[in-house]
Amino acid sequence: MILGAAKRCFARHGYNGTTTKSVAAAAAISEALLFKHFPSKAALYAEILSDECEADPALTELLEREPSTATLVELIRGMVQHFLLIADGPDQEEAQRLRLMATSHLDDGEFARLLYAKIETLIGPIFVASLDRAVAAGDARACGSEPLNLFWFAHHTVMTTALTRLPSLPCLAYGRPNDLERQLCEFLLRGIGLNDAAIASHLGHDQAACAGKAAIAESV
Amino acid sequence: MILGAAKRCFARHGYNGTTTKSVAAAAAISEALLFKHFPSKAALYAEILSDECEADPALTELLEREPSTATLVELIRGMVQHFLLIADGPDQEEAQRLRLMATSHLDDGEFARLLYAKIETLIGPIFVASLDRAVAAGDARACGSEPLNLFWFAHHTVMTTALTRLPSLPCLAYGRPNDLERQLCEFLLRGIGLNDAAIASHLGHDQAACAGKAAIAESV
DNA sequence: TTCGCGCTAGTGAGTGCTTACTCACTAGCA
DNA sequence: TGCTAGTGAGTAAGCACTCACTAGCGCGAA
Repeated sequence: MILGAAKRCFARHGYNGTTTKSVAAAAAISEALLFKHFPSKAALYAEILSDECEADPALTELLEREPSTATLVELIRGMVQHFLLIADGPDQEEAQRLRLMATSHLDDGEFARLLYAKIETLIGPIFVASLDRAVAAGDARACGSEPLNLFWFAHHTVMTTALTRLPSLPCLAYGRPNDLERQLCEFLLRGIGLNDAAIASHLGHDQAACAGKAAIAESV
Repeated sequence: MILGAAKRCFARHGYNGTTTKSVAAAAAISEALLFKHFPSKAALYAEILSDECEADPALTELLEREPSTATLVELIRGMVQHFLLIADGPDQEEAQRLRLMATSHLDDGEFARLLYAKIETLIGPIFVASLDRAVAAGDARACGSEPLNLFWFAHHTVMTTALTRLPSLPCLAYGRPNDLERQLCEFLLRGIGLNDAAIASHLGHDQAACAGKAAIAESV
């Protein structure tokens, strides 16, 4: 409860922009009680960050569904859908997680290092394996790039694109036709090295699922 | 002088993390004098942001060298080199500009909107034109994506990759072989839709220039 | 049932420090 | 003399954090 309120505050205003008074007010308790639960503002922030790092649903969701056999397309589309759904979805609290991650990167280099190491450890091998499999199947060409770099390029693109979609940061329209998800997927998959044919066949034949998810996001 | 010092402070600590006292100290003047020059801290910040938005060297540099005839490869490699050189280069003040842009995006949505609109207006048409030319020349296939979206995907990737290269935010090694620049360029160009052959011919034949620039950055 | 007891959850009213910002004042120059 | 550049010493508000204190609950003893 307190953690949730604090998370919202920190996400919206950053560490220095958040006051303990405002956190207490958001959690509907007194400031004194806040300091009974957490020894300091910094400790509260640290707990939120480690919590955030621990329970990133993007990670867990991706890892839960048959991680080691996921295809490259599934993996990338999973990432894209997840982040865009968060940003565009109606759950503001969830959406603020993106901002929290972004602000904390800039507030606290140590946290960023931790989070990135975790992401790389958990998803990196899966990505590399799926890329290997795609190359072996002739779906992708082995370009001379470090596979992990390709992963990070993709991650950066998805993350930042999602960030600019937040209602609190509405700086891009991305053109009118709202198939941003497909365009982003294709951009990433092409960049990674997947063949046009493979992209079309894998991404095309379940376009319906894509559209369905988007519709859900819009209708809620 | 004052603006430079203030810019450095805001970049490093964000708006709320920066005190007028620290700005005054960095500019080697008294706090009182600071308030003779600028009516308030917020006004100082606003002036810095508009200044920053006005004089973005990434923009001006790109626009200065024969803008309307730049090829897609030149444009993308210009962006990549520019941002990576800033981030990896020895000029910390310059490097902090990246952080300033990133923090201000999160501090102030209005600034972000302004900056993004400006970037889109200035570089967007050039990008679209060069993409059109590449398609016409058979170097790129017209994929069903909004050209401006492709531009923004590329911009996001470059920007965030450069951010994670800052010494103050050293969370990624990007593998050992330090040809990140080439890998990033290829990723983006493939993503945008350029053919492998075109990439190889355009990017390959002046690899020397690339290596030269990187060497300069390292040697300084 | 009633009492006292310890314990947790909770608070209002502070404390000392920092913040953005002001003001009365001086130095030096045309 | 007037004017600009500059300052030390404030001020009121806001900050993280503390402290003395209360309310209420479970529980064993009388």
